[in-house]
Amino acid sequence: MKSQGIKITPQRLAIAEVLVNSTDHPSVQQIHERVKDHFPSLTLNTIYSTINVLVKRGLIQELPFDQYSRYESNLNPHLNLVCTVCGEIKDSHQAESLVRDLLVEVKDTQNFEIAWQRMDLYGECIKCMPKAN
Amino acid sequence: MKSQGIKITPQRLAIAEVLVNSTDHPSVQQIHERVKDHFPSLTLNTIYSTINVLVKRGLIQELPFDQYSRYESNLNPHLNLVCTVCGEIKDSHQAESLVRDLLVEVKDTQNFEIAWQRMDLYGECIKCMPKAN
DNA sequence: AAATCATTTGATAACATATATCATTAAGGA
DNA sequence: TCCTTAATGATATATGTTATCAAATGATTT
Repeated sequence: MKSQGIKITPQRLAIAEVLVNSTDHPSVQQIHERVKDHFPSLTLNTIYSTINVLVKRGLIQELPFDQYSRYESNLNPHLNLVCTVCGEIKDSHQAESLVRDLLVEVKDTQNFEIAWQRMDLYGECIKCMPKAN
Repeated sequence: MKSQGIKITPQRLAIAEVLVNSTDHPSVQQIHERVKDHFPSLTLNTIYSTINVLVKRGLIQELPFDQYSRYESNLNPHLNLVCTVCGEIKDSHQAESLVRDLLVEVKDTQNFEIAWQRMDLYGECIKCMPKAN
């Protein structure tokens, strides 16, 4: 999988596993928390370094936010649903065909070659909505 | 215009003018450069403070990027075309109807209340494309 | 399997964007 | 014009991220 030029180490495997198995777009801090049980010596430095390699090779996507970046391994065009109350981020695959239509239209009509995209919808998720009675 | 609760000062007016009249999504540093001719004493501190007020009132949008944030006053749903070569960011109004369709579909089918959105397309703008002969 | 080479790891330090504090100054309503 | 409240700007602080570099580890060759 990452045998395309990236040296494999146990640390890197652990970091990559967290990224692949997480759907909540973890931050560097969160990755660290999920890895340090198995690698108590693993520092943030190593996570930053590994993530930079993965981002540069296009294997994961970085999503810069207000305070810090979050990361995801889902590279298919999709929408990120970002709850501004609880901070949770979930992928939406609902409108995928419309997303594709959008990208095709831009490709055809704009003088712009799309390499990748980031589409965030900010608002309130169902869990944070005031309950109606 | 901003007489909805925000104290007006010459510095704030100058900053707001830059934001309204710029289409290139300026950073704090860029805003400073464009303002300090008329306000040599105006510091980055004031720009950060003013921008925070405007963002909190929903009058401008913050776009966090890798290194630093950029800002725009266009609050209508649209696509940002971000050139990864020259760094230029331009709004695309081409696919606006498709963007609206997308938002409507999510509103109807997802359990998510959209407040605002950010849609970035990353790639190469026409000026940075290798010329074909 | 051992040795070599290159790269990663992790500790420390450095950077940069952004924020906090606070005295002085200015805005805006009475 | 006075007065209250808030903004400005100087300084210091916080925090996410990157740079440096010796020691350790992974991959490759002999």
